Amino acid sequence: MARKQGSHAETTGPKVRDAALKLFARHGFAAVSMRQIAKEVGVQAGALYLYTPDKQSLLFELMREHLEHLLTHWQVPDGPPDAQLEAFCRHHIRYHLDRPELVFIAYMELRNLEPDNFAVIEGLRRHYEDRLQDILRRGQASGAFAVADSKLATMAIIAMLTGVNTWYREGGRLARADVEGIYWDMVRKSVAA
Amino acid sequence: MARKQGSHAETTGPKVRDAALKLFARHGFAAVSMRQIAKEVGVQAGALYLYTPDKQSLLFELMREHLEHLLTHWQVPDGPPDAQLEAFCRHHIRYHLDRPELVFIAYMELRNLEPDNFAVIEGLRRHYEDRLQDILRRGQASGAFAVADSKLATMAIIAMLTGVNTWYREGGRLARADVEGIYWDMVRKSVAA
DNA sequence: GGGCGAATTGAACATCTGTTCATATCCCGA
DNA sequence: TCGGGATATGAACAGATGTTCAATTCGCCC
Repeated sequence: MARKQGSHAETTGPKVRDAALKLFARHGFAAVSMRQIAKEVGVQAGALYLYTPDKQSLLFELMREHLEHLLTHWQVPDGPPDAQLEAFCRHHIRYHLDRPELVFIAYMELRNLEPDNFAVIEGLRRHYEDRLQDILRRGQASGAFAVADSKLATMAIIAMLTGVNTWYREGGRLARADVEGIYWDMVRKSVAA
Repeated sequence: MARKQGSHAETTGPKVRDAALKLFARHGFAAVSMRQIAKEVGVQAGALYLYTPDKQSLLFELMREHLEHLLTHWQVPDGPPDAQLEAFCRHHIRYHLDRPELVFIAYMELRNLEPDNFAVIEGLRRHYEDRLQDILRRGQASGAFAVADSKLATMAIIAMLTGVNTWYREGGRLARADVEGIYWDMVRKSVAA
């Protein structure tokens, strides 16, 4: 056996990525073998190495793409701090509910990154956190917010918002718009002057 | 070789537990081998099976002990809902900052539990969440809190509080008492009427 | 001090791990 | 139609995996 009928890098490549995403999210990076990924793709394990230099890169690229897209896809709008904070919260929830697997991996698999890769991902994450912290600081300065410690508040808000992924299920009791509104309301009050 | 000098089940047993706790927290359940645990204990891999039936039980027992102790160690005090909520928040943060490794494992390794074990752990976790939800519902009923959805608020608050473990480092900028106070302040405001 | 149970070793088991590579087949342009 | 590059196979590698068990030594009670 050798090349298969209808095989193309443009179709197999994304399949590899998607299989890794799905399996890493479900079972964890360390618990998934290259042979399992290959099986999900419908290919032998050796073929995966046409699309990734190694297993570690498969994980790293998923996380890097996710965070870079998160940073590119949304920028802090001009306006008063409370409007900025609302935009941040609503976007964060929407974005995270749209990509539960990527979010899960980016959070859970940090310790499986090799040191150099970890530094890159940490840097990107920090960029994102800084955006929220800047909003909080501006609101603090203008008197719109009462925040005892802007760094702590940043971590608290992000943890709270990201937590939506642990319980939200499509077709459940609450629609996405409801969730967005309720979370924003809690955040708004928690930093209110 | 056979039995070692000074060997006793009462000393080796806890060592096995502690080694598993430390290594699972640091590298993840799936990434840690029985031989690594044995090395940490200072023993051969075979000896571990005097103290645990298998690797899975090592994980399960850590999580079960943790959650059962969490439930036993603290009960909702009598009093008005806002006092109850404050007690919950302060205790949650204190308890979690005291046991970062157990907390980390209990949260990160859920997917590595076999179905039966998962059900047990999920049940215990649900008990804990219900305590908070009951407090919120009582406050909702008495008009002390303004909460759009008590279940959602429960998840949001727990996510926010548990998040403290992701960034807090001993000897850092903030003392534990400060952290406790700031978090409680944010929670208090977020559910305020 | 003799003997018995408790505690541990170390080898063995079958299977899985990530990764490489010679080989084979397919696709597609000339 | 043919040739060369793209895409895949499947065997092979050396080592790691969880778990079992006979053999061995230690601690301690009588």
